[in-house]
Parts: sequence; C-alpha cells; structure tokens
Amino acid sequence: MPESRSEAPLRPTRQRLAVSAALGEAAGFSSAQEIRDALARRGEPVGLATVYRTLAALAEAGEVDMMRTEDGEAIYRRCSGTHHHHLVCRACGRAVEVEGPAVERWAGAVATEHGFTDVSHTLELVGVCGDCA
Amino acid sequence: MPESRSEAPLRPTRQRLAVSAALGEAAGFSSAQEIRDALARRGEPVGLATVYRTLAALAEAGEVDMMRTEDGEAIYRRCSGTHHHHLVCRACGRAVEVEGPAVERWAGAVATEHGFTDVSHTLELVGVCGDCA
DNA sequence: GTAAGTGCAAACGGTTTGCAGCCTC
DNA sequence: GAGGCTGCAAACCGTTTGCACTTAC
Repeated sequence: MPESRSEAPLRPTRQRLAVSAALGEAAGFSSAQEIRDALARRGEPVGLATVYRTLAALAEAGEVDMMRTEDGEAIYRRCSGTHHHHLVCRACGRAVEVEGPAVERWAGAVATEHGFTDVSHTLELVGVCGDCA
Repeated sequence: MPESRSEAPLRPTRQRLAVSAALGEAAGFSSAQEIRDALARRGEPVGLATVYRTLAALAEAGEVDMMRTEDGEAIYRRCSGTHHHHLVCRACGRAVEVEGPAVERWAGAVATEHGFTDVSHTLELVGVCGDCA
C-alpha cells in the first residue's frame, strides 16, 4: 500500500466551499442536516450525502471537530482557536459557551500522568437554566 | 404536572433483574446489544426492546449513566458511588478511570455563575496510550 | 382482574453506499 | 480524457413503537 501519508488534496468544488463556508458562519455546532438546510435556503443546494462526505473529509483532515448529541446525532464545528464547552439547559435547550482553562490543564496533566499522548477531550454540562427553574 | 417525584416502583421481573445483574457484572460500559447477547448466551433471553426499555427506566431512575460512543451507539454503566471519568486509548480501546475533583468543582461553579441548577456533566478524554504510541 | 411488562416485527431517523452522470485538473 | 465528485435513492443499523399476550400484584 503506497499512501498513508498526505491524502489526496481534496478538490475545491462549489459544494465543498459552500459546506466549509457554512461551518465558518455557524457560531457553535451544526448537524449535517442543519448545514444542508442552511445552504438550500441560501440558494446553494448540496446533496445530503455530499454534506456527510465533505464533513467526514474535513474531520479526517483535522479541520473540524465532531461530537455526538445526547440522542446520537453527529454535530460538527470548525476547529476554532478558542476551545470551549457548552452549558445546556435540559428544559429549553438554551446553550451558553463556557471556557475552562482549568479543565484543559487538568486533562493534559491526567493524560500525561497515565502515559497517554495526543489527548483530546469532550466535556458537556447539562442543567436547568434560571428561566426554566 | 403532578409527578416529578418518585415514579412507579418498577416491577422486579425476571428480565429487569437479569439486565440489572448484567450491568453489575460488566466492568465498564456496555451497549444494549452486548447486554442482550450476554444474557442470551447465559440462557436468560431478553428481548432487545425490553433491554432498551429497562435501560431507559434505570437511567431515568438515576441508577445507570448513559453515554454515546464515537459512532453514535448508546452505552451504559451502573452508577457507582464515586463519580469518575474515563481516559480511553483510541488505538487499543483500553480505558483508565480517573477522578477529577477539580473538574467537579469547576462545573458546579460555572453552572451557578450562569444561573443554572441541577447540573450534571459528562467528560471524556481520548488519546493514545503508552503501549500504542 | 387489572395494569404493568414483554416479545415481535414494523416503523423511524440519522448515516452510508452503489451507481450513472458531471466537472475539475 | 481520466478520475474524483455529486445527487439520488436504496441500504444500513441502532433505537423506538404498536399491538396482542403474559405476568406481578
């Protein structure tokens, strides 16, 4: 098997650019379907399959992060410089972005301590917001 | 809405006891299907639907935690007294349990700061362990 | 006896894939 | 011109649900 190093360069087609742009504009995480809908509404229809393929490619290339919602849906966000987490209201769904330098540091320390490298983490807080309490 | 307090007592049927027992014996997380297979192998067949319904009930009752694997499968573990998180090797799947008092505290603080109450959190660390590096 | 619990199989919903045609290099 | 890329629709797969039957109380 020849490759395994840098994969194919990934052609800059209209669809790929559109998906990439949509990801850039979205504030937080978006699901594949949301991206598809947003683009369709904007007059740049892209097949759902293509959205999934593009997202998979971007994730592979390390340009986007992928997470799972509580009910198993995949959601994506462009890998932004600032890494943050979400505090979500389980009643109304409102979400607040929070940063946790302390957590980041702790994660790194724990990983090292156990001999792990190249560690990433996922953290999610779920509760009831003031309005819904 | 009347309820929200103690729900129905949950009848101790053969199936429920079996699922509960299987969860107790499993070291880490198990998927619904794994539980079903394990029970079937042991000669205690339980319908898949029943396994799902039982797990949902146990989760609702706070007796088990539910998480999602990277590919969207739901996995469950009995809620042990000590709340801990997992550091998983993305190559061999080995998992180490870690505790993070700092994280727990941080989560509580952030939640309060934003007016959220009754907050729970999920945290997962994924990396490459020493053996696989 | 009654309502909760169970099994089966069909329905679901998000994701993946096969294939014929289109488009970038 | 060749091979990657796209769209469509069918296939997948874990999970949920409708319904008739069984069982705990």
